[in-house]
Amino acid sequence: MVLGLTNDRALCIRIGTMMTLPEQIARKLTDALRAELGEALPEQFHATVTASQDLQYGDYQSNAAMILAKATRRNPRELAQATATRLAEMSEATVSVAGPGFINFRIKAEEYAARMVAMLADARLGVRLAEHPKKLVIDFSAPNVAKPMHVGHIRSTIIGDTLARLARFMGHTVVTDNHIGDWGTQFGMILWGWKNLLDKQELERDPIDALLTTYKEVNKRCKEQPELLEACKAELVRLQSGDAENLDIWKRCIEVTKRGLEKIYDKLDIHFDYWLGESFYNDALEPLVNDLLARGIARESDGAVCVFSDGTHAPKDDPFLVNKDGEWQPVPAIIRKADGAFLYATTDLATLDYRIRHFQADSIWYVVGAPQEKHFKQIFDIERMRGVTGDFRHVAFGSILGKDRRPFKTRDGETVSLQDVIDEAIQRAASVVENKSPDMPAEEQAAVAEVVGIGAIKFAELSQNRLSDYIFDWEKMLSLSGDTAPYLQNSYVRVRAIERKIDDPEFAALLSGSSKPNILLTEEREINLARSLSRFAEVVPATLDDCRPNLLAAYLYELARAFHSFYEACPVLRSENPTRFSRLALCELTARVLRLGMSLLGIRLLERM
RNA sequence: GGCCUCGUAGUUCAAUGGAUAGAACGGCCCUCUCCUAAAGGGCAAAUACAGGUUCGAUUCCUGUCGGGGCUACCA
Repeated sequence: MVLGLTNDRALCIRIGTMMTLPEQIARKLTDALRAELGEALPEQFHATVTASQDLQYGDYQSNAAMILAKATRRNPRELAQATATRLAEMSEATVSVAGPGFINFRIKAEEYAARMVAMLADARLGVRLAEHPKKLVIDFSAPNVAKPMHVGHIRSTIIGDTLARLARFMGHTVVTDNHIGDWGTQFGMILWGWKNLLDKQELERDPIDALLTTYKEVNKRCKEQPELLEACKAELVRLQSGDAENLDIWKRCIEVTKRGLEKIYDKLDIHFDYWLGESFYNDALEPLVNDLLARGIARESDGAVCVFSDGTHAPKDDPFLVNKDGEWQPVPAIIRKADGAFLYATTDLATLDYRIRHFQADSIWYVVGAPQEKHFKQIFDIERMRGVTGDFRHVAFGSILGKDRRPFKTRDGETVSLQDVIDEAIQRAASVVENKSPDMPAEEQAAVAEVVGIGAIKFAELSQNRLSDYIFDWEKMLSLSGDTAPYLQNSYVRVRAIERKIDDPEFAALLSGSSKPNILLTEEREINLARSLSRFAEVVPATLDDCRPNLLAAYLYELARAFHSFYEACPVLRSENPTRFSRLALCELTARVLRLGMSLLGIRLLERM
């Protein structure tokens, strides 16, 4: 039996479908439970095995005995013990029972060593492709035209990019789409400002800034002069009815904005397959509304066209109902205003249609702030009424708050621009580089500062639970010590420093995969590092399943800690074979996991820093 | 008012219903004739409150208090 499984594993390794440790253990545990309980075990029962939080109990644990105790009328500890006895000859772990009935598994060093060998031969480092590949559209970032991105855009932009990278790596077909706000009511003001206020020289010099200044000025004046607001609305109407001059200005605004945005996206190493903004769907809106009317999904109310509840959900879960003073009142999704104009909801429905039809998407994920939860519930529910199904997700995230726990603004009430955050991050990193690596050529120092600074911003964002609100803090977002990107980048740098010093044909053979390494793990910190490395295969799929980049970020930090700790206690170059070779292999695997893991987070690594 | 969401060390954040609640920053001690000290090894320090379900609750349920969001013609 044990032999059979070993061969099984060898085969799996060869074809790149190695089971993760918890999967492998769970399968054996379930078999043992079936042998122990016979028919008393529910047919579909499958034991779950999780990584232990506290290593004193072992590497992995299962609570299966406690779960089954009641239904099978067994004492949980006794059931755990009997099951553990059946597992006593398990090849990969030693089994023990503790507490109220936990079954604990301590993975043997030889098992970890075998996994290290397999990982070295696997470009995917043990991560299997998704079983059911999706056609996935991810909608993220989505800034507005003529307004620069501010810190508020950080979350959607960085989280969305990471999800796209993860999904591609898992084998899904991914389309990234920047759904820019290029048709909103703000264009009335921008058009009026362009014609009456805009400084054309300033426009040449810094177009985005010129547009923003103009927009703000018009906005201010409108609040004081209601008649100006009417003039702006008139400009908008002329644009929407196809006025050539206004269309021309509108196009130039988009062009200028895009160019400015692309500079920032380039710096962040974030790119989109498409930029299909709101305006792209203009022609689809009227037919869409007519179709919904014809099918009885929408109807007129107070002159507007609305979608109301169809009564499928309980009132409490119905996105089209709200309770006011004990009564359930309708809150329809308005898809055409009384004045005939279309809205956000209309565009989003048209966008969803297009993505399904044109991109053949079966999955569409929107990385948009939590306040829009109700909007997306309504949109997805309207799709349900139309008979359209799919994996539609609102990947929500919390707000960025100021120290007063209110939406973040600077002292003078301005939002902080994303460009300023990036510049500040690079500048801070530059002064650290200068300090720590004074001998490095200035050019390289600048390059390091950029990678470190931008990495710090991304990692600060990605290491938090996306649903939590967080308090914006320059110190924290741009911190370069502790649980931060440079900590991880430094562990990679340390590996590279070691590898540069090696001139060993045997090691070269290992890197090229032409030799079969002999890995021997004895020191606690070696085993600890190997444990972390082997967990990569478990963490990556889980990160994408829950759309929670912080799981991967936390894992990589844990790996870097294990490496730094190993590095301090286990000399590599000064040790003798086979230890030396094993340690080199661990170093190389650490580098590979960091390289792949960080690339999934969109964070670059350095050869030296 | 109703619905959603959050409340964890001094501070900022973690924790598929699991065991002694993890980190980081800040504070206090150690470690560079040794592969990059952007590092390592220690110490002190927290689940808003009250009930309930459970073998076991930061996690699930109920209530209280406090923050934020949403609640028909903005996006």
